[in-house]
Amino acid sequence: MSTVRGARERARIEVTAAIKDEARRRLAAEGAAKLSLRAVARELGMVSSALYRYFPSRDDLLTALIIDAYDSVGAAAEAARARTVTAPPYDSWIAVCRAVRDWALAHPHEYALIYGSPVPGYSAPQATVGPASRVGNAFVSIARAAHAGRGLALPPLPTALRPEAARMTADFAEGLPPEVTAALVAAWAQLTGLISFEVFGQFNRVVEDREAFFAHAAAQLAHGVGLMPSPRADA
Amino acid sequence: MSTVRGARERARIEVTAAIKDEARRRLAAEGAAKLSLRAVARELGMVSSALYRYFPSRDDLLTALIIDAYDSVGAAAEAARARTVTAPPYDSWIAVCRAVRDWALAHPHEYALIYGSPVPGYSAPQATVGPASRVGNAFVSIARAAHAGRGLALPPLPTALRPEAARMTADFAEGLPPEVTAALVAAWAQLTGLISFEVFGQFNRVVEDREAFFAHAAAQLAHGVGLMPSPRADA
DNA sequence: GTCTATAGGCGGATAGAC
DNA sequence: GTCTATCCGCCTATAGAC
Repeated sequence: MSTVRGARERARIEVTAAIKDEARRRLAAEGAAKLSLRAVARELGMVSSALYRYFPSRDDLLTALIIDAYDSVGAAAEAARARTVTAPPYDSWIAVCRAVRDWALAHPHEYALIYGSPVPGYSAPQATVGPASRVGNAFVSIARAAHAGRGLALPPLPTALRPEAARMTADFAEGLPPEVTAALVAAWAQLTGLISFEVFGQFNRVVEDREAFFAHAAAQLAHGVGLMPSPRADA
Repeated sequence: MSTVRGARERARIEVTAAIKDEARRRLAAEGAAKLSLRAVARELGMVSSALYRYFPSRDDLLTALIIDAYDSVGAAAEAARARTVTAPPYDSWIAVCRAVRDWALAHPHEYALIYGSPVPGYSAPQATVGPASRVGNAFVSIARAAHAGRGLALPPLPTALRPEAARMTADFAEGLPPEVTAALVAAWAQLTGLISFEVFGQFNRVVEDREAFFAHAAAQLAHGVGLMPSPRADA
């Protein structure tokens, strides 16, 4: 009997995965706003009502896709960070930036789902906030390492931003200098600006050599958080 | 008879404006992907087939909204630039950044339409590229003024980016040093990253004092393109 | 320019049989 | 868990009368 239940659970997991895979294809074809359980079911050769046994509503399916996307880009960022823990923080920074960009270019529709326009009428539940913070935490990890090493030299904050920077530091970057926390959050937002322009087509007829451009921009972002390249870098 | 035609043309212009206004309300409620001529017609007390006399298809209506949005944010940026042509370039930079942000916060759905995820199945026609470049041109104007004045001191570009930066300069920033052109494009993408995080809700539970944070980030962006604040600035 | 009517689709969600 | 059947809504687009 435990075998039976085991088989049932395995089947459920497989069908759930198949539904999400097909839903990701629908996401690419029609966008998140038009994601429909019916279309997924049709493509899968099922009947729409059967899907309600796996996802109680369209929004629950969307939530699952959003969490998967955050976990996917988060894992890519964490892997890049892990590969470079012993490298100079500057190199680790560049590696994580590239990992996020590479993930976005490989999964443009999932990127749009989490960093593009919000889906009208959908409000993300609490369950997404953990996965959503993984990429940011990778950057915090780099800043901590740099701070523990030769340090991060950044100009003092304007007085107006000091209380807010202190609060942010206490909330998710305990131990970092507040000006580093503020610079980190800004750099993270700016990085997605660069990636969004590339993924969403805003660079069409503007930037052709995206590789060279991104490399330079990521280096500038590193500079903005106080990270300096190793001496033997390209001029 | 010219009076009759004049009256007809006036009526046509008024109805067209009413359709676009209602469409913008639908955009806010349902998003661009679900914008429908029928819903607009219903809300206006018309019948859907009547709208086809004004916009031959749903995509043509969308194109009109996109062009209006680019023109609207472009006009806001140009006005901020015009107000500050005689001010130090650094101050003008901050003013234009704020103008774009203020516009985005006042028109979040139009902002999403032009800088958010692309609408699946829709491809923007050539007619949008002129209006789309107005904001960028305001930034180029500031850089030109600074370059003509005490200059913009930026480190040399990595060799890999030099040909691309030269091409970009020739295409839309003739006369600027190539490293300034590259920095300008990057800053523009990064600015929309900051604004998107705020408008799209990515700063929820992360950044509370958005005003102070944006002021600091815009100043950092100015620094990134080589603009320095006037001596009497806040530390 | 606006109307009715129509063709030929799409969707979410549920009830009840098997 | 999957099926059929069903309710009730939505959409683009066109034809043809007025």
